[in-house]
Amino acid sequence: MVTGSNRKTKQRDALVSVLQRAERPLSVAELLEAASKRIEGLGVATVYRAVGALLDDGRIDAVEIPGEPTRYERSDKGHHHHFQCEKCDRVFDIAGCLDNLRKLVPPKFRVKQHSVMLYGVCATCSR
Amino acid sequence: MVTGSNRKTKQRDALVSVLQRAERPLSVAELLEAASKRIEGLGVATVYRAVGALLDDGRIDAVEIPGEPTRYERSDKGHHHHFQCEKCDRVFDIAGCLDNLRKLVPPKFRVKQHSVMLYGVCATCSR
DNA sequence: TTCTATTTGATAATAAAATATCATTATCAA
DNA sequence: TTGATAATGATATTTTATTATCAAATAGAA
Repeated sequence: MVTGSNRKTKQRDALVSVLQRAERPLSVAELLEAASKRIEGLGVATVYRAVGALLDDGRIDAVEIPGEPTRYERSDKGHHHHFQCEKCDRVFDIAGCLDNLRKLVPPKFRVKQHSVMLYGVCATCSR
Repeated sequence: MVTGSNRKTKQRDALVSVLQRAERPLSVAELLEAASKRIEGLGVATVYRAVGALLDDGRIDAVEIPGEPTRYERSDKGHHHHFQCEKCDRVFDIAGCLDNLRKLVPPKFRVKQHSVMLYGVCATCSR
């Protein structure tokens, strides 16, 4: 597979920058909104393309939640999980993990990965 | 909201029975296949309708996994989580739970519910 | 048994995220 | 600066689960 030449563009720069600075996983809509503040007229297709390329490169990971648009986050954050606020719909990182998950599984079952999602109300929406 | 009279039909009986006996959450496709063995010519629409009614009545719960069709299971099984096999795609119940999940969350965040998904290879597909 | 409203099954329609298309614009090597 | 071609933006299309539609079949009260 021959990867395209990957030219440097202001829209890609902006999107990478937004993802780098983000303190939580962002959806395409959030990404579009944030990057649009710097790039006027930025289109959704461009966001999807940039996200696709970054996923391929392994620079970002997808955070998938049932019934929700996929969020994306830097892949260098290390193992962690997520919390979604039922008020503002934002997804937050949760540091740490319970490693004893494997103990829950019946014998002969091989666990390769897992995901933990917490739902509730975030600090901002609690006040 | 006035609930329709709810007549007794063989297709509903069959679907309820399949869900009662099921040892794991079933998708609409799995439900259709299983119940079709008893009801010839059973249609998907009927399965969706029965599932919708049972959800409304609180007799079954939805098990949602990103990128997967929803599965359904009896609601009387008590708190537990799920495991999906990457080979056969089937979803299994996992008894028990790690209650210390709340500890992971930053202060001011209120956790109302959570879900744990394990992914790997099931006992059958491991051999 | 009859009659009518409910249920069924086939299929069309919807919804929502993601992908494809294509004319226009912009990058960057020469 | 030029020119080939990759990237962009607007929009059409696809995908896949679910819901709506409607004629035909069925349940069940009278």
